[in-house]
Amino acid sequence: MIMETATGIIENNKTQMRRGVLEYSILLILAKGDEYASSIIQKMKDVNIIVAEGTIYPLLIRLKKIGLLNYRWEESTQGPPRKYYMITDYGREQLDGLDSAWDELARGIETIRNGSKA
Amino acid sequence: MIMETATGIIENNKTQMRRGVLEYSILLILAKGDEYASSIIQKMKDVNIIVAEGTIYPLLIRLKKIGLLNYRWEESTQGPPRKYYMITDYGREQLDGLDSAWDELARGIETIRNGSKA
DNA sequence: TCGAATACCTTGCAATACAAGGTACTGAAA
DNA sequence: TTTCAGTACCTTGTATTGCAAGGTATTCGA
Repeated sequence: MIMETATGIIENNKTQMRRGVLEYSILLILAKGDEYASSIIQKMKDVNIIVAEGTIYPLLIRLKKIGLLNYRWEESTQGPPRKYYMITDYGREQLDGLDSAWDELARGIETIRNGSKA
Repeated sequence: MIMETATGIIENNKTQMRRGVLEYSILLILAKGDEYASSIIQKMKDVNIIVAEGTIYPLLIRLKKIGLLNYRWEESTQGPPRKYYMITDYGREQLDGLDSAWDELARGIETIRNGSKA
C-alpha cells in the first residue's frame, strides 16, 4: 500500500510528464549524434529528465525493432563494449511528427494557462 | 496483436504526451472556475488535448479522494444533474508545484532541441 | 411512449516505467 | 593471479493507469 503524500503528488506527476516525452527526447538526442544507453541517460539527467536503466534498455530495443533506430558495437578502453545507437532516416521522419506533437501540446497547455477567464 | 504503423507511432506518442499532463490540465481548468466532467473534456478538446470519459471520471474521483478537488451537485434544465468539481486550497498549492514541473520539463526539451551540437 | 441528447459511472485489458537483480568486461591493487 | 571497483549491458515482475466498451438515469420533444 503506497501512501500519497503532498510531495508525492508532485513527484508522481513529474514522472508522468517525463514518461510522455521519453521516446521524443531519445530521438532528439540521437538526431544530434550516436550515443550508447548510459550516455543517453546522462544527457537526459543533465536537463533534469531522469530515466532508469530498466526503462531505457527495453525502450531502445523497441525503437530499434520498429525501425526508428539502429546500433553498432564499439570497443571501449574503459570497460565492456558499448552499443552505439543511431537514428534511421525513418526515425528522422517520425521525429518531425513528434516535434509537431510536442509543439501542439505545449501550445495547448499555454492556452489553458493563459486563456481568458471564460 | 496490434500492428505499429507509421502514423501509429506518432499517434501513440501524442497519447503518451497527453497522459503526462492530464491531471495538470484538469487542475489548470478548475483553477479558473468550477466545471463538470463533460465540460472539462470539451475544454481540453478545444486545445487539442483529447480525453475519453473512461479516463476522466475515475481520475476526478481520485483527485477528490486525495483532497485536490471537491464537488457539488447542480440541477440542469438540459438533462440529468451535473457534478461540478472545484479546486481546493490544497489543490492550488499542488498546482503551483505542477506549474514548476511543467516549466522544467519544457525547458529540458527545449535545451535538448537547441543545445549545442557538441 | 419512444427516441435523442446529455450526464453519470464501472469493468477489463493493454501498455509501460521502474526497482531489483543479474552477467560480463577492463584495469589496477593486493 | 586473485580480487575489487567501475562500467556497461540486459531481464523479470509489479504497479499504475488510460481507454474502449458497456451500462444507468434524467429531460424534453415528437
